[in-house]
Amino acid sequence: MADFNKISKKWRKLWEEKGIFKVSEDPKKKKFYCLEMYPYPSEKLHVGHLRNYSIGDALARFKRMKGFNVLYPMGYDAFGLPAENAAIKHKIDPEKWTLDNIKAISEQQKAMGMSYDWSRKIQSCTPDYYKWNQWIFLKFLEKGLAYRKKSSVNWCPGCNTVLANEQVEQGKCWRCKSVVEQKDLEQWYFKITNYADELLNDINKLKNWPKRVKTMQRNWIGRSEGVEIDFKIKNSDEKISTFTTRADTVYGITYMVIAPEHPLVKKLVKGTEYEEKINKFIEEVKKEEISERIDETKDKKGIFIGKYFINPFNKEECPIYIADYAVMEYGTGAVMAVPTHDQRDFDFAKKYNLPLKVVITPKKKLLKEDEMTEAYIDEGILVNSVQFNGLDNKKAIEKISDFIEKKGFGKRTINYKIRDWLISRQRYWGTPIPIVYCDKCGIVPVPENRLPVLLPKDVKFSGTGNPLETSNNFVNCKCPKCGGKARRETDTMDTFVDSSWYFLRYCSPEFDKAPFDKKAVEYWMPVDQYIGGIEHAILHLLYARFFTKALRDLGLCKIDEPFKRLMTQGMVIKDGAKMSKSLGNVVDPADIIKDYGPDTARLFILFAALPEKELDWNDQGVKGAFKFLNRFYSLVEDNKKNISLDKIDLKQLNSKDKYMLSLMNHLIKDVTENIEQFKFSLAISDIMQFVSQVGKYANKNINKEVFSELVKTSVLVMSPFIPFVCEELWAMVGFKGFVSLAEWPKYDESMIDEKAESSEELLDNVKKDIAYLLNLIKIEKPKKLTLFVSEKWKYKFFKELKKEIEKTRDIKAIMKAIIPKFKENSKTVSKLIPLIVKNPGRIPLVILDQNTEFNVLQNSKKLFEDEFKSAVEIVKAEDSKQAKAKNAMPGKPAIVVE
RNA sequence: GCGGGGAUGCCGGAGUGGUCAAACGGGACAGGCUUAGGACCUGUUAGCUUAGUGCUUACGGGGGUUCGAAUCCCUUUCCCCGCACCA
Repeated sequence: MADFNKISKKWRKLWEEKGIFKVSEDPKKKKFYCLEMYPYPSEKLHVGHLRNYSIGDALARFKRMKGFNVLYPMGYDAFGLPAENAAIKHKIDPEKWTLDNIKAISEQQKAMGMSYDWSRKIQSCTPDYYKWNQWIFLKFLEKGLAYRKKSSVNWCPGCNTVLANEQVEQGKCWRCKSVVEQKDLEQWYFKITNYADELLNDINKLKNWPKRVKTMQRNWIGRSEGVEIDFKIKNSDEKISTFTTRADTVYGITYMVIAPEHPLVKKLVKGTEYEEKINKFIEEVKKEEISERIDETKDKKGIFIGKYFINPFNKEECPIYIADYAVMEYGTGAVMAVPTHDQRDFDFAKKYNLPLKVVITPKKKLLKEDEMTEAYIDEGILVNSVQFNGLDNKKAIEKISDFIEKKGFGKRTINYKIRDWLISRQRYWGTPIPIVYCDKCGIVPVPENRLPVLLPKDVKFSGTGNPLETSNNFVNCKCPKCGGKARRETDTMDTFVDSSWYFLRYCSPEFDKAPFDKKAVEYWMPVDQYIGGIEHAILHLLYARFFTKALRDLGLCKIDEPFKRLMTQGMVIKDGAKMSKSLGNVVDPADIIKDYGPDTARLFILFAALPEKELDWNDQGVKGAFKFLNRFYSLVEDNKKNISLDKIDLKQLNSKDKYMLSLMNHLIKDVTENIEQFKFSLAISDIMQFVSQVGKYANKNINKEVFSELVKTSVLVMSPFIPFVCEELWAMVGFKGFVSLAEWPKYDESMIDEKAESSEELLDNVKKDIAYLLNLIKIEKPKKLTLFVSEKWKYKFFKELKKEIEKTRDIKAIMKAIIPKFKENSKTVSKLIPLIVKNPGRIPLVILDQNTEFNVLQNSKKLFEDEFKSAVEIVKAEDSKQAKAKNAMPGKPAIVVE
C-alpha cells in the first residue's frame, strides 16, 4: 500500500521550493479571487475549518487549472479575547500565544495541501496591519463616520467590555453567552446608519448570495416607512413624537405608551404626585429587563404617568402611560396606541381598562368594540375618521400622511432597526483607538504621521479592568495639539474592524503608503468567491459591506460590494449533534491525517455532503474515501507498463476504446459543470464511476494510448480534490511539471456517443445473461450460441410514431394518439415517446433498423465468440411465433445454447 | 409571532415533469481469494416474479394539475435555523 503521508510531504516540499502558488497582477490573464474567511488562531484547527479550506482549495485549484490568475490568500484574525484570557489564566504574553498558534495552524494548513499564496499572509495583530485600522479610523473621523457619544450600551460582564448590537444574541453575548447588561457609557461609534439605505438596496445586486443571508441582512437593517407625528402634552410646553407605519389608524388612538427610559418621563413627572411611583416602576423594569423583558409571552406591564396628550386630529385628550413594551431603541421610543388595530395595544388596553375605538372595519360586517376579542389587523375601510371615512385603509395611509405633512402635525420618515456600530472595547488585545484626551483641547486625534499607536508591553493582566490602563507610559502622553499633559484613549477597537477590510489588504500586503494599493485592488477586487460560516451573516458580512462603501466614498477604491459570490458552508455534525467537547464527539483532523493522509480527509469532506449542507461525520465514510484512494492509486501503479504517451490513432480504435473515450469526454463535461456549481460530491461521484470503468477496461486487451488518456484525465479532474496523490500519479505516468499547474482537460462533444454507451451496456447485459444461462445449465464449452432478437410490437410502435411525428411535435398530442393503441406496453411507450421526440437524431435510426439491438449484437458477434469460445449466431425473430418457438420474448434477446 | 430551509431506500445523501426502484458511498447478505481473520474482488440489497428492457407498491400525510409526478400547485403534520414586544 502506498504511504500517502510520505507522498504528501514530498509534494508539499516541492511546491514550497518552487513557490508555484505565488501570484501577481497580470493584466493579460483573467483574475479569480477565491477567499475563505480568515480564521481566529485558536489553539487547534477543527473539522469545520478543514471543510472551509477544502472547499476553497478545490475551487482555487480548479480555476487555476482553467487558466485564471488565482488570488488565494490566507491570514489570521489575530486580535481578540481568547489570547487575553490565556494571558490572564496562564500568564502568557498574548502576542506570543497568538503567534505560536498561527505557526501551528499554518503548519496544518500546509500539511493539508492548501494552495495559498503564503507570501501574502497577514496577521491583524501586527503594527503593519493595525496601523491602517487607526488610519482608517482617522479618515472616518474626518468624514464624520466615526464619532463619540454617551448612550445606553450593551455590557457583557463575562468579557468585561461593551458589545455592538450585532454581537448580542437573544440578550446574550455572542462569544461567551453571558447575559448582557445595559450601561450608560461614552463610546466610539461608526456611522453605519448613513449607509442603511444603500446597504439594503444593494442586497439586490448580490445575485449569487444565499437567500437566507440576504433575508437576514434585510431584517437586520429593518427599514420601515411611516410617519412621525408630534403630540402636544396638555398643560406643558413639551411634545412627544411617535413613529407609526399605520397612519390610517390615527383616529383610533386612545392612549400613548412611552419607554421607561424615555428622557421626557422624568421631566413630566417631576414634582407631581406620580414621581415616586413612576421612579419605582422604572427601577423594577430595569431590574427584570434582561431576562423577562425579552420574554414576549409575559404580560405587558405599564403605569399611568398623570399626563395627557392632545390628538391633533380630533383634539381628544388621552392618557400617557409608560410601559415595558415600548423600547427606546426603536423609532422615537414612544407609541401611539390604537388598541383596536394592534394586538399589543389591545392586550394592554384590556388589562388597564382603556377605551377602544374602531376606525377600520371589514367591508362585510361592521366591527364593534364590545364584540372584539382581538385586534383587527387586516385590511378594511375607514370609519369614525371624519373626512377619510369610506377610504380603503391602504389608500388612507397615503392620504392621511399627506394631511399630516400639510397641517404640520408631523412628517414622513423612514425608520431603521440597525443602530450605529459601537466599536470601543475595554480590552487590551486589539487596535488602540488613536485618540488623546487633553484638558485644554478636548478630543484630539493622533496625527497620521505618528501612527501606529503601538500596544504597550508593560501591562498587567489581573482579570479585572482594562489592562491598558495599567501602562503609565501608554496612558500618560502629550497632547499632539498643544503639547500639554494628556491622557490616551485606552479603549481598543472591536476586532470586527480588522476583518472589515482584510480582503483588500491581501491585494497588496506589503504596501506602506495606505491600507492598500489602489491599483492592485482595482485588479483583484471584488472577491469572486467568498466561503465561510453562516454565523457571520449579519456581523462580519454587513460590516465588510459597510467598510467597502465607506472606503469607496473616501476615494480609496471603486467597488460598491466586496463579495460577488458567497457560499456559506454547512456545519459539521457527528452522531446527530454539533461537535462539542461536552458531548465527546469531537474529531481531531490531525488524527485523520495521521491515519489516512490529508487527501483522504479532503476527499471524505468534499464527498460526504454538498458544501452548503450539514456534514455528518462518520468514520466509515472516511474509510470509504480511503479505500477509493487506494483503488485509484493502484489502478495507475499496477498498469504503469500499459502507459504510452503517443498520440491516439483514431483508426485503430475498437468499439470498447471508443466507448471509453466517450465516457471520458462525458466525464469531463459533467465534472466541469458540477464543480462550477459547487456540487463537489457529485463531481467526485462521477469520477468514482469513471475510475471503476477504467479499472474494468484495464483488465482487457487495451489500447495503451487510450488507457493513458483515460488515466491522465482521471488524474487531472481528481487533482483539485486530492492534490498530493494526483501529483504523485502525474509524475508516475511520466508527465513533466506539476499537475497543480496543468491545464484542465477540455471535452470534445463529438466524442460523446451516447449510442455507443448504451450499446455497451446492452452488450454487458447480454453477456451477463449468457454467463448466467451457461452456469444454470452447467455447460462450460457450448458449441454454438444462438441469440434471438425480437421486437415485433416495438416495430409497429415506431411505425405509428413516425406517422404521428410527421403531423406534430407536440408530445401531449402524440401521447394521446398512441398510448391507447399500446395499452399493454403503455409504460414503456410513455417512456419512449418523449425520448424519441426530443432526440430527433435517433428516429431514423431506430425506425429504419427495426431495432438497434439486433445490429449492435450483430456487430459484436466476434466479441461474443472470443468471450465464450463458441460459434455465435444472431437471429432476428421476424414475428412472435418464431420467437416463441425458440423461447424468445418480445423486446429481449433470447439465447439458445447447443 | 415573522422570516428562511427541510422531510427520499437499512444509513449518509443525489435527483426538481418522462432514459427513476432512484447516482455515489457506507452498512447488511451471498460468492471468490485466503489456513483463518483483515484487506481486496464480484454479485444481491421495496415486494412478486424471472433466462426479464416484466408486474405491483413506493420519495412525511391528504388532495389536485397531467397521457405521465419524488419532481409542479393546494392543504396538513413534523423537524431545523435566524430575528424577536419594531409601533
